[in-house]
Parts: sequence; C-alpha cells; structure tokens
Amino acid sequence: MKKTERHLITSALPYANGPLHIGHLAGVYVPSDIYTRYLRIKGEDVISICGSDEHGVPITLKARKEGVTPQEIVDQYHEMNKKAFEDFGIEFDIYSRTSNKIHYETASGFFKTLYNKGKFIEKTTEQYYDEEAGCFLADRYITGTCPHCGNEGAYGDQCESCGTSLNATDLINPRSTVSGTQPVMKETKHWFLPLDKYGDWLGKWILEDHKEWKTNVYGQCKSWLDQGLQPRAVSRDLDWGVPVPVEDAAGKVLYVWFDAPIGYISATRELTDEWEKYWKDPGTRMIHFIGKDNIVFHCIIFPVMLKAEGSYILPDNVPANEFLNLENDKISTSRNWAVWLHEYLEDFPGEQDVLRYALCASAPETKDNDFTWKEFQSRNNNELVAILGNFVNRTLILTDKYFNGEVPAIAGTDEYDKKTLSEITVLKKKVSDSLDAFRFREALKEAMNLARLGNKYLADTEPWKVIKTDRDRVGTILNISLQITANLTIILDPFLPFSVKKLREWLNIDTLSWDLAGKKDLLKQGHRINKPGLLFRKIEDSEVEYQVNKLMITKKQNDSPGKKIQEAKDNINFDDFNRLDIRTATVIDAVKVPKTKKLLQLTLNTGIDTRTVVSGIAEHFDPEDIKGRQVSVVVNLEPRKIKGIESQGMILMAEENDGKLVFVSPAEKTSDGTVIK
RNA sequence: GGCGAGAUAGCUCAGAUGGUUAGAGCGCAGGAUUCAUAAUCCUGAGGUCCCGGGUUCAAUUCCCGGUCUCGCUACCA
Repeated sequence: MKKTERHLITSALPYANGPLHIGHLAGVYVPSDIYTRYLRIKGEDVISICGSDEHGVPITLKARKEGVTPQEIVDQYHEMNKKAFEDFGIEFDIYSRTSNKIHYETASGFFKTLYNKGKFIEKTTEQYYDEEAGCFLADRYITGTCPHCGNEGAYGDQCESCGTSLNATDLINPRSTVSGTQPVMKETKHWFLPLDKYGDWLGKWILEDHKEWKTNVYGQCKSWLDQGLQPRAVSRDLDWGVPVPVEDAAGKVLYVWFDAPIGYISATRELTDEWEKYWKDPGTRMIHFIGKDNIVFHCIIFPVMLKAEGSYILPDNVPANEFLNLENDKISTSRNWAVWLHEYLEDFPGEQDVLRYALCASAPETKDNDFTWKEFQSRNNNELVAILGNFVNRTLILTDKYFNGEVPAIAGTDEYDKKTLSEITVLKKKVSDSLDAFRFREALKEAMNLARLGNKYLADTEPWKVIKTDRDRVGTILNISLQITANLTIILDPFLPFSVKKLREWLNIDTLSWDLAGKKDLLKQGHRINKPGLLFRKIEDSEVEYQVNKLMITKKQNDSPGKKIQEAKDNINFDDFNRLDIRTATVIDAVKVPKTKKLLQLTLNTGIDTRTVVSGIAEHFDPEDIKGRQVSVVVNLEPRKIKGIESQGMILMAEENDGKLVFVSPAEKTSDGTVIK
C-alpha cells in the first residue's frame, strides 16, 4: 500500500452557462468542502481544486441566442459563481477557468503528448461544410433528396419516406438547415481515444482494486465495462474551445469532455509551481467529488487519458452523489425550479451554515433526496437552534453569570463526569470514521451528538440548583461543559465554519487542530471568555412561506400558457397549407408498442381507410381510454417506420409547457374522414 | 425495452457474511425541569423490513420472478 503524503481534492467544474443552485451544492461542493476542511484541520497537506467549465456547444448556442460572444457569457457566470462559492464559504485553493491561457497550454500539451505517443486513432472523413455559417454540419442538419425513393425532404442520417438510414453524402441536392445554402464537401480529420483497448486494464483497476467505491459508482462502471467500450472522438468542428494543436486542424477544438477534466490539472498549475507533486507523485491521494451524471467521465475516460499519458496518478476514490429534488420536483435551470445560491445568500445573509447543515444532513448520498423549505426550517429550529445553539448558549451564559466569564477550576470529577468526557473521544472517532468513508450525513449526526451530550450533561448535573449549595461543584460542571464547547469548535469546523468562527471568538481561542479533539483541558482555568451572542436564530414560518411562495409563482409561470409561448414560425403560402390533408378519424384500437416507453400503436378509421399510426403518447394515455376517441390526423404525411411498424400519418396533439398532451378533436362528433381546413 | 441505483417507523435514513426484543434523528404522546432562543432531559406509542415464490432447522437479510421510483439509453412524424 502506498503511503498518503498529500491530498488532491477536485470538485466537478460547474458549467458556466447558469448560476449555482442547491443541487450543485448538496451533490458536490458541500461534501467536497467538508472533506477538504476536515483534512486541513487535521494538518494534512491538501489542495482543493475547482473552476468554471467554459467550452462546449450549449454556451455557443446561448451566446448566439443572446447576441453576445461566448466569452461574454462565460465571463458573466464565472464571476458570479466564483463569488457565490466564496460567499458561501466553499474554500477552494483556486477557482480557475478553462478559457484562460494556462488551460489552453495544458490541454494542448496533454493532447500533444498523447498524439506523439500514438495513443489516438485518426479518422479522416468527408463532411459537409456550410460556408455561410462557417461550420461543419452534423448529419441531421442537412436535408436533400433521397437517392432511393426520391423524397426531397430526407435528412442526412435517415430518409423518413423509405426508412433507409443514409449518410449525408448520399443525398442528392443537399441543403444546410442552418443557413439554407448548399453545403460543400470538405475533408475533416478527427482523433479518437480508443477506450476499448483499455477495457481489461479498467476492469482490473476498478472492479478488482476499487471494490470500496460507492455502490452507485461501482455499478455504473461495471455496466459500462460489461457493455464494452467504444473509441470516443476527442475533437470537434467548432470555433469555441481549445484548438487541436496539430497541423491540419484548423477549425477544430478539443471536445469538452476531453478538455474539462484537464482543467483540474491547469488549475493546479495555476495555483502552484509544485503542481507535478500533486499529479504525478504516487504519494498523492486524488479524490474527485462529482454528481452521478459525471461518473463515466471521472471513472472511465479521464483515468484512461491519464493512463495513456503515462506520468499521472489515478483517482483513489470518486464519491459521486445522486440528485437532489426540490419540493417534490426535479431541479431544473430552464424551468427556474431551483433555490439559487446567490438568492439564498441575499435572503439569508450570514446564514450560510444553515444551508450547509440542511444540505449535508439530507444529502443525496445513496439515492435521490428531496429538499423542502419546511425541512430546512425544522433542521434549523429543532437542531441548530435547539440543540447546538442552545447548549452553547446555556454554557456561556452560566459561566458568565456564576464565574464572571472566567473558566472555573475543576474541583474533582466523579464517575459521570469521566464518562461524559471520555464520550468526546468516542464521538470524535465516529466522526472521523464516517468522514474517511465519505459518509457525510452520518458524520454530521455524530458531530451533533456532542452537543446532545452537552445538553444531557447539564440536565443531569443541574448546576443552576447546585449553585445554591456547592459553588466548587458548579465550577467543575461548567469547566466540563466549556471543554465540550471547545471540542465542538474542532469537530464541527468542517461542517459549520462560520458558526465555529463565532464560537471561537466567544471562547477567545484560536483554531485548534483535530488531534486536540477529545482533550479535557482545551480551556485552562482562569481563561477569560467573551460576551456571547446567539449562534443561530429561529427561522419564522413567514420566511418559509415566502420561499415556498416564490416557488409557487415559478410553478404557475411554468404551467401558464401565457408565458413562454413559442414564437410563430415563418409564413407559408396558401398552397403550402393546402398540401396538408388533415382529417377526423376514430381510434379503433390502441396497443402499446412492445419494448418502448412512449409509443402507442393506434389503428384508425380515417373514413378513407383503416390505417396504423404510431404515436409517442403512451406516457400520457392508457390504450383502453382512447379507444373510440375521435381525433385529428394528418393523412398525407410520408409514412415512416418506427420500431419496425409503419406509421401512416400523425395525430394532432396540443402540448402544454409541462409536456401534458391534449387531443385536438372536433368539438362535436363528425363522421370520420371529414376534411379539416 | 436494455443497463445501473433504490424500496425498512408519519418524514429522512442506518443496518444485518441469514439466528431470540430491526435501530437513529425529526415529528407525535405523556412526564420531569427552568440555566437557556417555550429551548432541554426522560419515557412511550409507531414497522407482515415493496409483493410472490425458492434455498434453509431459520430469511426482512441469499437466489429467482414481479411491482413501483430515480438516472443513463433507444423509440416520440
């Protein structure tokens, strides 16, 4: 077993096309920050790395839509997210970005090394290029005439009419759907990372050597490995990203998934000249904190990249979390269904720890979890205020009241005192063990048990009664209570950094290292403590209602058809319209298409004939319920094979913003085959 | 449909390489208490451990099948 000399903690690079929300925090950044702070207070050599992931197509699309450059988009969100992390107390040693120079150098260099070592497969293909838009076109962005059936509207990947799958180069008279112009053929070369060659190695490394990985991670990896890996392109035809650093690669950039994890390396280089120590010395223990959507990149692809390069170490563990839901619904940036970090920081100033606590206490460690404002409130009021804040408050107030803010002497301990004190060490060990195993929920619970221990100790020893008869005994009791409080500043430090800082100021002490936790004399007799305040305040119902209300408004907006109406499409002429043949028809039979989730096979009486239509509505309608129903159907649409069934037409449906489907039917029953115009 | 993960107290979750009474926190009920932000402390009620089979002396735990939830994936003319 190698010896751990230092730790390299990475947290998934957030994509710089939107603000951060509680899902990001609970899944990745709160755990990674807790872990990093834990290692720090233990005195370990540790660096925590993160930054913005700023390349990739979604950012270019967003930029185009807003009429700005991609750089402007990423500048905006990089600054915003960087600040939000800082304000929230996520202590990265560096929060870098993939659009800066050092990343370009690092990523290029990494690519070149693999290139020179012959680790890539090169494939040159001819692809259509849109000269007006200045980009290569993916197959589905090209239409033209099908060489088999003469259909003029065939797509570059498939002809709807005859169902044959095509290459874009097969099309006669091709058109770009981006600009409408005729694309030209251009040679384009791409590089592939042959993951398949690493299957055996990965199998041993993960399935045999890392059985300790979380079951969700291990299972996902096993699934990928069992299915067999395929070579993956590492380059793309795009003008936003790190240019491919070889000749003949104009207009090509590194594919984001290749580019982004290298961002960890670039960020480390930016941070320290000694970066190689962290990335190449086997004494380094590297941990990737990610969400479950990132498992394949961090457990399969990035390790293959590092292995292929040859001089890098591999991750020791990849503690991926599941997803966090919000008030019973999936968090969604586009639907604005989220608690945004920057908004929380405004609504709850100075209360970072409350959110940190709530997110850690119900983190989606083993399965998706639900965040509700009600739970947030009760975590705060019943746990932070009532257990932790209250214990600290009682201890400090009593010390102030009976001993004028001076740590009293121990006048002799009885069995119960000793048992209570020894319990501190037991709890410390439990917290350590849980954190070492990335079980943050459990660790937090054990840490809170120290405050519970304190409350129980006070309740059992009753200093407010004893003070009438035995002042020395009260001194002992409060000394012990104060030692527990001092221990809390250590054990809770990784979880609640802001509150612990306050607590240290009240106790008039510096940061104490983890090793000291469990000691009974952290505060010496005669040490003066400062006037305390309240560690946490109660969160009122009205505040929770306000937040829930905010979400309800979002929900209403999402549901209301008035908002987010799609813009009208370009005008067509009457002839265009006239070419459509829409009829009323009755559903005679409906069955689910086997082996699919969404597809129903409908048999329709269209008046003209009886025909089969396949429709993607199985998630919304029960086959039995729609039999006999009258619908509107486009009867002259080119037939298309779906899952081997020929679909002869299309049922008209109205789709709400939330995806709900409604049949478009005649308001009164008509005979089948009636023309709709 | 394929693959992965999950299903245990009202809620959020632990847990057992199979073995007498299945645990914790919150919530709830009763009691004690007043130093404390009506906080705390004690006691208690609450569970066919998703369903059906199988293996076994014994299954909630292992195996097989099914149902439901989440994610990835295919299908949505």
